[in-house]
Amino acid sequence: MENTYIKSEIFKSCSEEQIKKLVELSFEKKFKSGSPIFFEGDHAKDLCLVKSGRVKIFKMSGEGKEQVLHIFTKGEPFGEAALFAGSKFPANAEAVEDSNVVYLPRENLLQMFISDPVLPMNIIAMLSMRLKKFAGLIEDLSLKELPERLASYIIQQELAQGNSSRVILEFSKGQLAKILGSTQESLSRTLTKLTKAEIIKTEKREITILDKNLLNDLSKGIINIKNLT
Amino acid sequence: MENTYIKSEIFKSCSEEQIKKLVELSFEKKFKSGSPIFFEGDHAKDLCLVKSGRVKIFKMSGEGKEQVLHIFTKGEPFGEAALFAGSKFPANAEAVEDSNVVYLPRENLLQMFISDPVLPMNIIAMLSMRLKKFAGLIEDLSLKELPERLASYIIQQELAQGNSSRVILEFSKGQLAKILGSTQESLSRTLTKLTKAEIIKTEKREITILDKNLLNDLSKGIINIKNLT
DNA sequence: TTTTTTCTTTGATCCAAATCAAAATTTTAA
DNA sequence: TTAAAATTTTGATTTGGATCAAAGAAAAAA
Repeated sequence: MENTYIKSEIFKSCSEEQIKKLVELSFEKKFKSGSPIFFEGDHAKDLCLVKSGRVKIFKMSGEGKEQVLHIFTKGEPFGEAALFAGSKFPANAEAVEDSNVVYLPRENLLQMFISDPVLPMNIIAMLSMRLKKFAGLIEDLSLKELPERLASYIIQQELAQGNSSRVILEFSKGQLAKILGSTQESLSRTLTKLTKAEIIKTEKREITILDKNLLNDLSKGIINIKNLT
Repeated sequence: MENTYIKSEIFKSCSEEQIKKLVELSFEKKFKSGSPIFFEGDHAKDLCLVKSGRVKIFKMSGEGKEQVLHIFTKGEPFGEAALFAGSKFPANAEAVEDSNVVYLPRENLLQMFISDPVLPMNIIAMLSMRLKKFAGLIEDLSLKELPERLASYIIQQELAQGNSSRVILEFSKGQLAKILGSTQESLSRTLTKLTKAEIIKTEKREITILDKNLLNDLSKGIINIKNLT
């Protein structure tokens, strides 16, 4: 089906007809990998939806340091907080691959709320999930050290990628560092430590988990990397 | 009026009658200062609302280090993310003063959604605001140093307290440190630095801003405390 | 008051991770 | 293939802020 990118949780309750109308009311833009989609502070007029590719939402410091908040893929809406709260985007968005983004004008979305009262509930559920995710990120940044965060990330990815003890990194290590709130160099060193402790094995973009128990303990802060090997 | 604690943004659209019904359906609990209201992972069955006092929402590490996510006061709902997303609280809640908390059962709230379709919109707006606030906290923790965060906090408080160049700290310095993602000792040292640079003056819980421009530049990372005096 | 408890500051030391710099590897393009 | 560009690793050094310990100040209780 053509509109599978609207697989998104928030529109799951919509009928074929509604989806069709939604598509008619929306418009689309293409972004080359690396190009900005919007900037922090920009005025939000539409709900954005990733039709294809991947979009990174991030904060940037004066010195150019970056913290990634989300990376969204096909079917996922983004920039909604701005749409429903202030109207200004609280962070920047950039395509990390060649991407197509669909825009649904705010007014049209609000109209849909009236005809489909479940829609707001879906939005609430989605925002709540995001809030939970952010709470986790805050916890990570404030209370955990890099090896712990990295271990969590690997475990989470392994689960997402089918529990095969193998993880293909979906981002460059530089990008991953920014997701984990760190730097390329520190991430590299930490990966080396995990490798030397024989917890994982890395080959280019592929990580193999050798000791899942240790990795798990590490991710929960039960053990510390420096007490190993 | 008796129910002023339901001044909250989310119920602003409700009629007197609805508020009355809401009060009937809810129940209340008292908490002594310092006592837990719920723990991370607890099952969320009700919407919580601060009737009086103050409630702190926080994450805690295995070593007992704490990061405050919010402090809520009279009229503010809390723990909603859990209610609408997973069902488990993503963080802990504790009374930081003697507090009364009102509980509105999930089912009753959902019922109200049907009779008052604006209510979900208010919830969406509130969740969006929280999301924005979290994005700011993530930015602070990841991209800013303590002097910068402290400067922002002082400026923001001064604004909230009436623009008089005077700020009365609403929390103990230990508590404030946890809000800023730091420790008592580091906060104390940073306050001393700002004082020595004659940017602020502190007396017990009162801070007087001496140089608003410098404080502002500091909060934006334009200048660095160590390049001063 | 005076005493006790709680909160805050200061000093000394330590550490995770950032930064700067350069080499090595991988990927992409020619 | 080879060359060029981008990414990653490794080394040396610095640093913001945490931690441990103890003294000092405020607030609360007796």
